[in-house]
Amino acid sequence: MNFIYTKFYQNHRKRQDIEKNLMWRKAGFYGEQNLDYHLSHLHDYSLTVFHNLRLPFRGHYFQIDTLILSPFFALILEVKNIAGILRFDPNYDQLIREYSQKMERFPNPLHQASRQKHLLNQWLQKNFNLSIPIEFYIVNTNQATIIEASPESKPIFNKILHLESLTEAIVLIQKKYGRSLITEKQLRSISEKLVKEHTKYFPNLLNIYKIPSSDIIRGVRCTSCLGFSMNRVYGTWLCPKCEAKDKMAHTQAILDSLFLISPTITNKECRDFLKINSPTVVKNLLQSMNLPASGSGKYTVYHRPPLELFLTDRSNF
DNA sequence: GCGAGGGTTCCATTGCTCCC
DNA sequence: GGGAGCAATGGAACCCTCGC
Repeated sequence: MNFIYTKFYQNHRKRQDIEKNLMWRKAGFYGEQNLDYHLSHLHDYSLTVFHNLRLPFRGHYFQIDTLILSPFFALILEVKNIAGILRFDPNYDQLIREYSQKMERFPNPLHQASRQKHLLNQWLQKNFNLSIPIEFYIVNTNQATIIEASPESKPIFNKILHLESLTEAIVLIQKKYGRSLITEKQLRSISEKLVKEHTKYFPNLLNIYKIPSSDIIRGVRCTSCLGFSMNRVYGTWLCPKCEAKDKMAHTQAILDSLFLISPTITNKECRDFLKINSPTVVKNLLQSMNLPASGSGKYTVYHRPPLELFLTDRSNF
């Protein structure tokens, strides 16, 4: 996710928004890593854990942070890594976060998890014609967070856990649903279907932030002085400012274009983006990256590679 | 300094669109 | 329909870098 952070001018009007969003995503990522660590201590091989599932259903998608599947039940975990004091306001059905003397409002995560439960249930019925008990929890992975709930919001409180309580909660659910409802074979079929239907989300970041593609800095960035003026000199990239060399400096720039501007790139578009005149040099660079390509001759188009080849991804099933 | 490997340059070819 | 123009690729020759 770091690439978007680097491609806008320091004083760009959207920079603050993007940095804030990046912080949220990082917090979420670290929270899920923390969750993984706790789940790894369960040592229960009847449980199958899925991360960041995104499933199509009736023309839309629904997303589940973590899904734990067993022959006895399914458990949805909505993972939050929010620092500060969290207050649940049942009157206005919202979550208030107090942090650094600032108040911030969030949508009620219980509604989100409850909706996921409903959709997962429908998905199971549609694909396998079966119904299993589905539980859900909101798991807060930030140890320093204080959760406050008034007496009337006790039902909400029961659905929110600190990470340390998660394994205990899972053991309680296992005891609650002691009877196996689906066979090992059915469980395997469901797991395979989940993996098959999982669709990665590639947001169009420029559309989301309403940034024209002309605002993206062109050129190849020097990894030493961070300038965008590296020149191609006999198989390597040379920075005219600090004289640093980097054979692979173009890779990040091409990926930036594929992930920020368009999922495809032509030889000409790549020349414009890298500020190179030679179509042959660009052809060699694009081919050396083993990017998926379609068309031939003048209509050769290079495509965005699978994200997992370049980023650490948690969606390993 | 030499040689191997790999990158660049140049040119021919291909395939498509546009215009007459 | 045919020629001109354009954009991209492939291949050959040349050139540069790097390791020994």
